[in-house]
Amino acid sequence: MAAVTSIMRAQQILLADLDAALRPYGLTFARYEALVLLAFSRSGSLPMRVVGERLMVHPTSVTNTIDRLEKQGLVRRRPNPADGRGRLAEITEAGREVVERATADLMARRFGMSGYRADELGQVFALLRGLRVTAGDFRPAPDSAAPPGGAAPHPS
Amino acid sequence: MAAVTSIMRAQQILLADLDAALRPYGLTFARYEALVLLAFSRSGSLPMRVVGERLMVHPTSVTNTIDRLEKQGLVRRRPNPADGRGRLAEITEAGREVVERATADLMARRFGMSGYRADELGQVFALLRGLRVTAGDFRPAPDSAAPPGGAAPHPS
DNA sequence: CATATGTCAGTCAAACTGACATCA
DNA sequence: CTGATGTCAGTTGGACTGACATAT
Repeated sequence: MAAVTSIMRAQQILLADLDAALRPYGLTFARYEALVLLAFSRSGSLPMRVVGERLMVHPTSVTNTIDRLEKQGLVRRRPNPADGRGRLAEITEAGREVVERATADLMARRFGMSGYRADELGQVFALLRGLRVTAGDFRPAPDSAAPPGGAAPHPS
Repeated sequence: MAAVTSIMRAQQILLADLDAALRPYGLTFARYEALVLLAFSRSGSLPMRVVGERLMVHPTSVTNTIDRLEKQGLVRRRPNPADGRGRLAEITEAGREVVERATADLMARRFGMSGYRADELGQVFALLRGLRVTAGDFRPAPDSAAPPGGAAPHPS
């Protein structure tokens, strides 16, 4: 139970710290994560569904998050040319500027973990990895470029 | 950043698991924690202020949590005989029964950490302790039995 | 046809701010 | 008097359910 309390409390401490740091940019950590995801994608845009998968959040939460970012002018929605049902969330130039400045700020304060050495950060990740694996976190996304029975290299 | 993501995600996974386990008892993890705190107190009751301190939550959140527990009949409020401003939150017999059953259930599923050995749980606690210390988590509560300038042993 | 995608309406539990009555 | 305690009203951001239009 102490370990569980530690995780709960650590998250609470970190989230408060990060949200406070992001407030000047008009962002919460949840919105910041979405923005980073889009900024690092090849085209600067991803289908809503993919955003939800990567961030491990409910489809309606994606709609809500992208709604807010869109009202702030940091993201825009476009139809998905590859799927008439879907839409793409695309980061705007303003979005790129904000996420760049916010990231510099967060990195300067080491994402709230300034008391930790690199090896300790590695230990945190390694220790919690088991929990995340059980929850399905590191499963590769179903690859639309590798259809069933397709030519995936060395499928084991 | 990976360590931060791990903590955020681990908390999300654990909370979903614990809340699901507690749903049959009509409890959330936040309310369960408050109930456990009262159940383990000497008199089965604590001032609202103390509940907030121990659970590290805002006074209005304590009011809200105790409100819900009171409506469920698991807690009742009494005036604090030692302080006319304050009120005590006291666990009821129904509250003790529920918390006992819920705890047995949670222990059976090892509070969502069933994939972990005892030493790993200790490592999680030890690793996250630094973050919590910085946030002030392990400061002893101001002791009303040791007034300022009093006979505290070896005050530094 | 069944299934997938995204949105909408609405609910829910929690965290918060500001104001306030009450009492130490 | 100041300061502590707890509540209230209201806001916010996020997670959710169920229903739905639309398209694969």
